[in-house]
Amino acid sequence: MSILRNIENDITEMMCKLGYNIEKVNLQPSGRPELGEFQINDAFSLAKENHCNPREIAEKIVTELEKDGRFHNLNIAGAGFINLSLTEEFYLEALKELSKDIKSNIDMEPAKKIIIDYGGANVAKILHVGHLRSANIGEALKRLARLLGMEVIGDVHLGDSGLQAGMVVSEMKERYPELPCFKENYQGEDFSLPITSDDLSVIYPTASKKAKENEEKMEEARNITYEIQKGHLGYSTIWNKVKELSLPEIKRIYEELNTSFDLWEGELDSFLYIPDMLKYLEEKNLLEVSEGATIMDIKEETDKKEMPPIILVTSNGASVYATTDLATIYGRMKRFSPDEIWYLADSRQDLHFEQVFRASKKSKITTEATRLEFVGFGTMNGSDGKPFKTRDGGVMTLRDLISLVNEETRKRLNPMITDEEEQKKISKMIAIAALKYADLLPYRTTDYIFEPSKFADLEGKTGPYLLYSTIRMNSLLKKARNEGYNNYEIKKLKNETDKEILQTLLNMPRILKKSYDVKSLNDIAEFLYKLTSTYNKFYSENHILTSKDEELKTTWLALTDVVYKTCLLLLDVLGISVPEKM
RNA sequence: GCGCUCGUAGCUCAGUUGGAUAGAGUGUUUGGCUACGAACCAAAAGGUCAGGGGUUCGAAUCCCUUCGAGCGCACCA
Repeated sequence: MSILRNIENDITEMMCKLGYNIEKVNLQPSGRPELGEFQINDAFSLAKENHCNPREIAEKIVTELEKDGRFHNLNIAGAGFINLSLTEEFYLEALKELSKDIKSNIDMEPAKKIIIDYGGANVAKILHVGHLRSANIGEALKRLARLLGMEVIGDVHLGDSGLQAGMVVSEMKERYPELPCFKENYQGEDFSLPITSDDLSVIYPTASKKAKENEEKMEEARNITYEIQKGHLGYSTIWNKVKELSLPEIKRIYEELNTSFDLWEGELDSFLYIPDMLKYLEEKNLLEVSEGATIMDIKEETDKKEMPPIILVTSNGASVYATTDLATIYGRMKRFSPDEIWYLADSRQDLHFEQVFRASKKSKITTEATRLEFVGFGTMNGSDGKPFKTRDGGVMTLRDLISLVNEETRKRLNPMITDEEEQKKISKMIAIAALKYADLLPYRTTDYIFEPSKFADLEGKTGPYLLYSTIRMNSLLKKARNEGYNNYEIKKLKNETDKEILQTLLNMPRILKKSYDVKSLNDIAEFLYKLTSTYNKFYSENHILTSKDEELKTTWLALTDVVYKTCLLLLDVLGISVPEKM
């Protein structure tokens, strides 16, 4: 249990003994540091409940707290704000504990099995900036959940079915009608695709545009989609080849983003379960035919808004988005029986997921206890406030964005790094840090303005700042080791910025819990900045290695070590890796 | 029409289970490298929290309303 949680539990218990009904007291960093390091505001809510004066309650609490040797500077301000500070002895003990194991500063959550569905790469397209948030947030949530004790399965859930397939195959047929797979009597003989993965970024948009402008083309795309789903040999063969062509590039980009998946499955994998699922729904009498399509009504009596039915089979017999998503849940329940499934997608898909979840619960594909959660995130907008597009109407690819930032980080590299391979590797790592941190810093649901230059910022509250600071800490620790310092005796504090660092560290478990609860990484990103910037202030105020006071020196080295390890731990949660030098 | 999200410093964003004097980064102005890595540190200036009303000890946060922005509403994903 974390140090902070431990204190909170003690105070809560004490308050219960006083006769107050409180689940858990909230010991939070003070908003008025001149009055105390921490504050408790619970006297207000207790006063409301007990119909009495908050100050009276605060006084009773403070009288009890004064008996506890860990606290000092206890005072009541205003109508009932309790302020308190922790003693130096306490901070030294805390530092000792953190020194032993950095993970003692984490409060575990009740263990669960969670599937996180993120990434969502579309195999017909190259990864673009629209995929950045799903990858970054999903990966970080996966790591955070694991840190807090969850068993997590990450699934990329590729977009490898649906109309896009029909569109692309239709376009391929128009461009290369001589390919064997398009012949009437195709028997499955092998052939090679006459295109490269780069061509895919042209073929899909072209096909999509044609289909939108031409009803015949659209109809053809629908029919081909249906044929692929039914297993048409020629169409399936070429579609699989397109998929194979695009996958290596998709995997390469995810790898660069430190994003890894336990399952590389896609919509097509759910087809295995569609017949069973439809039969299951049929048996439950949940299906009906409307305008030629097979649908399921998911309205509820309490609905105040219109709720369209979910379409499971289109009028021409094909499966759609909702079909594969529901069948995927069906399959996941059978294979993994997870406690929770989280879906990371653009908030515009809110209604779709509500429909799928309703269908899943109504049909009891999932149990009462299974929690399905749509973890929506804001869209990336251009400076005009509308979803981001490049000047030619397309979207910037992730590859281009990464190399754009990479150019900037490369210019700033330490001239001591001369090996070209090393330069390449390190500048790429810094670029990824810049990109990921900038992306995780806004609250999850915030629509943010996509400005390529914003990701290329290397100063201030940025990924490179965190890397630089962390590397500098490590560099200091190495120097200390060279001087023979290996174990750091924890003896005393200067009680200035060094204490402030410890106060910040104590707050970490609260930050992790909140991030996990709201499924946003912005608090962790902010916390990392707060921790490193406080450390940097301390670093510039004190010259650690030449300190004449040996007791301060070794305590400070221990503190540096703890901050360094905490930075590594949290950067890793965000999916950011740290080079040795930069 | 119905619904969702939102409007905070010049710019980009935090802060929204109601708490004390609304915060950060950037930009602007200024100071700090012959000591551990200056991608750093320090300081100043910068606000009608879109407007109005309400709830209460207390509102950026909750409720109502006006204005403004983005998005979604069965056979795309």
